[in-house]
This record gives sequence, structure tokens and C-alpha cells, in this order.
Amino acid sequence: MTDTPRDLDGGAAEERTLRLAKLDELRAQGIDPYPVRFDRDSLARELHAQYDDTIEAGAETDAVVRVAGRLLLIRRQGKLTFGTLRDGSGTVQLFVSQGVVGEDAFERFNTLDLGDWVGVEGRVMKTRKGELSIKVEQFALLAKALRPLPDKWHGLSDVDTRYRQRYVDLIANDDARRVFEIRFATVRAVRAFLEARGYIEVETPVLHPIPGGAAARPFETHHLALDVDLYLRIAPELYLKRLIVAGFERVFEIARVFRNEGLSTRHNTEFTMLELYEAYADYHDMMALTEEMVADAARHAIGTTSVEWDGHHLELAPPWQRRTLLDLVKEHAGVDVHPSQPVEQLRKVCDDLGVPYEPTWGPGKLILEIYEKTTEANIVGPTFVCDYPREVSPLARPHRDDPTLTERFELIVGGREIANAFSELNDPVDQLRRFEAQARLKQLGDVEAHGVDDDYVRALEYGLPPTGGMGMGMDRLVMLLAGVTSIREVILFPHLRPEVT
RNA sequence: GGGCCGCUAGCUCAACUGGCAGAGCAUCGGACUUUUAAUCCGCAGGUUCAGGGUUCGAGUCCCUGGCGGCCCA
Repeated sequence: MTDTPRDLDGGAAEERTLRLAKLDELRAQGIDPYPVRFDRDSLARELHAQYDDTIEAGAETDAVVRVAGRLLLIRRQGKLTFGTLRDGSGTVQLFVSQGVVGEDAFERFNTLDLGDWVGVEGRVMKTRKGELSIKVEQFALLAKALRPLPDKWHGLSDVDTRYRQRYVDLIANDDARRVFEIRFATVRAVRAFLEARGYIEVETPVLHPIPGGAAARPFETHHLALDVDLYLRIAPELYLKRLIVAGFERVFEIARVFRNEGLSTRHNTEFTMLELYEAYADYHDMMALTEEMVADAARHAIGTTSVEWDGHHLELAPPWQRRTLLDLVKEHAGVDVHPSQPVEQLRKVCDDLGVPYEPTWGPGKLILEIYEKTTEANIVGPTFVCDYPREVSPLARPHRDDPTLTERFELIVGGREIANAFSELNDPVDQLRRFEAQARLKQLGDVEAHGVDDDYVRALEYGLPPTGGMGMGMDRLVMLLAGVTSIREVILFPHLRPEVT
């Protein structure tokens, strides 16, 4: 008797017991239900490409092929059984006739269960109805499935189970597979786009002694041997700019970053950020690069630059709107604000608009808050929102025409931030002052404020050339292209509370 | 953190105002050599998320907790 594996959830106990018994039966017959290998020579998609248009309904070829995959459907019809086999490329029908395989093998085929992995060998044919099929001559069970698949028509829709057991979601739901194919194609396209422009892909540390490059709460950890506290990175920015100091002129990293914040449809604890830096570029160059890159990714991942998302029709083909933040606030909130205005005046604007604020906030932070509460969600875009206040942009260069602002943009699409970019601040003295201003905020209790990174300032003292940089939430880009509004739909294994057993 | 909604068979879903917990698919048994969500006949399958309460009687009402979804902060 087979030892029963531990059953996590007690689901489908009866069926599981039956299938475990089949394992014993197979082994008793000298058949290994988990054989070491099967050599296949064809993929489902290749067979359709080669034969769909070249053979007629009812015809049979001499081509003997070997395919393998998961058995998704079985249609038993007396002495003839049809099966639907899916491999990594697509599906193909199996045609299993008792007259061809013999009584014993036919009986054995009929003990297979939905979900089993099987390998078959047979001739390519088409049924009378014109369905391309493999007329099976030999077959082997490659791996026994002990648990039943979800409903063959409705699939799996319970979101909790879909996220916790993503492997089942991906087996059962074509739409889930489609979303992740878009994700993989998007990442591939972005890499190819940047490499074609002379960017090199680099890897920088995940464990940071000083968390930096973004305003966020980090995860803390501890290095035992060195007895030092470390933080999981919240952004790769400061390391990537060190590489521009070092003389690499165009670098990018597709970086997993970690933020110790609440979970929502827009936030996952760990997510993927693209960051890129280019010497001799400014934020105008970054706008051009960003719009071209996103349009290119869209074409490669979904074949079009027109997307429907969260009730909006979005056109991603360049050029995109370029607007200043102050201008947009004037348009949406009806107020004329500027960081040169006294704090009291800006607080009054907040009061009038019903925007709450903290006493520690300066003019720049007040303006950013007004923008975020009244304007951002209403921008359909894609729009480059330009020229953020200096106070809230500690890593961006002062604006060439107005030193109270910075040369920074955020890309807003469908009311949500997708990317953030600057002409990078490369004046080490100014950078130190900005870090110190952040440190004061941290002392006042702002857990998201930037710390002082002395080594980064030292790197700037060696000279960072004029540089443009951009960071983009890859998960959010994929959401846009896939037409989904929850970040959990684009992350293979999203964070959930631990399963209770 | 707050509000609203959900959790019923392996899966997808029903169950009126509190009154015998059901269907389809999957499974199991049977028929069937051109089906393709095959079809037809039959059987079986339940800690109604957990615990407590109200009631003659709770899937349903109340309380606490768990997990999830949506919205807000």
C-alpha cells in the first residue's frame, strides 16, 4: 500500500484515494507512474501549423510523431476515445482506437484521469469533422495527477484559491495564462528596446546598509557575521547612479524591490521596478525614451498601442501630453499655487479644498498633496506631469528656469502613476543639503523620509555627468497592457496572509 | 486602520420572509468506433469558513474570530 502524502486541505479525499490506489495498481503491473523521461519530437502548435491546411478531413498521413502534455479532456465513446492534450505550445486531439492500440492498452488508456501527464506516439490524421488528431499507437503515463482539475468549463474563479494555488489557476484559466504571457513579452520587449539603444543590464545589491532612492518604509534584516542591520532595497537608484559615476554611460536594472507597506490592488509587498540612467540626457530625453519604450512594448506584447483599461480608452502611441504639475492643479482644482508662496497661504488653499495636512509640511509638500488629492486621479493620459516642487524631490536637479521646482516628471496613465524620472541631481553639495533636510523630516517622525547616504555623496564628489534617469513600475505597465486593475493579477505568486490549516 | 460584500459537494453556483441542503461539471457504475463543454441511463458525494448566541427549528438572524474581494484613508 502506498503511503499517503500529507493532505493539506482534505479536499477531494475520495477521488485522491482512488487515484492513489491506481498508483499501486500500476506498480503492481510493473508500470512506473512517474517514469524518468519521454522523448518527444513535436509540439502541438507545430503540428497545427504544418497540417491544418495541408490535409483533408478524414485523411491520415504516414507521419509518426511523439507529443507530450497534460490530458485536459477525455471523451470516451465505446471502443474509441478522444482526448485533448495540452503542451506548452497549445492543444492537440488524441484519437485512441481499440482496434489500433489493442484491447489491453485501450483499457489502460481509459484508466487515465483528467490532469495526468502523458506522452503519445502516433500518426497525424484528421477526423471526419476535420479536427487534427494523433492516431495513437503507443502511449505512456508520464506523471499521475492525484487531485482533480477545476470545472472544465467554468475553470477556477475563487480568487483566494487562484492566488494561493496559482499553478491550478494557470492550468484551468486561459485568461490567467494570457496575462502572464503579456507580462513575459513586456519584459522581453523592454530589455530588447534598451539593449538596442546601447544600455547594459546590471545587477546591484538587494541588501542595503542605508535604504534610499525612494520614499518608503523598508524591511529590516540583520547580518549575523558582520553584526550590522541591513534593509531590503526600496529602489536601486543610488547604486545605478554610482555606475554612471564609474563611467558606464547607459545602464538599467529590472529590480525586485520591497516596501513594508499595506497590500492593495495597487501595491504588492515586493514588486518589479525598471530603472534606467543615461549620461548626457535630461528629463526631456527621458520623456521621449519612455513613450517610445512603452509603445514598443505594447506592440510586442499585445500587438497594438490602443488599450481599454478601467473604463478608459488609452492611446499609447507617441507623442504623449506634457503638462506641468502647477498647470494641471490650476485646471483641476482651480487654484494658482507655487512653492514660492508662504506656507500660511498654501494651508488656506488646503483648507478651502478640504485637503488635510501636517504642520511639518513646507510649501512643496502642501502643493504635492493638493495635486494628489484633487488632480492625479483625474488625469487619463498618458500624460507626463512635469516640474515637481524641490522639497519633495530630493534626488532631482533644480529646474533650469525655476529653482523652487525640479526637472522631474511622473507618467500618469488612467489616474495612476506608472513612472517617475528626473534630470538627476549631480551637485554633491546640494545633494548633501537635501539629504540633511530629509533627515530632519525623519527626526520629526516621517518614516518614509530619506536617510543620509554619505557614500553616495562621496560618489557624486567624484563627478556624476549630466544624467537623465527613469523608474517605471513594471507590474503597473503590465496591468495596463493586460487590461487588469489588480496588481495581483500580474504577479505570479502575490503576497497573501498565511494559509490557515 | 474604516465601510460594504462574500465564504454552501473536488470545481461553478442555487436554496423566498428562519421550515426536509439542491443542480451542472468532475468522480464512480453502465451504453456507445468520428467526438470536441460529446450524448444517454444510474449511483454516490456536505463540519454550509470556525466558535458562541437567539429560536420548537439557523446555510439564512445576532456576536466574536479567520480568509478573501471592492471602496476609502
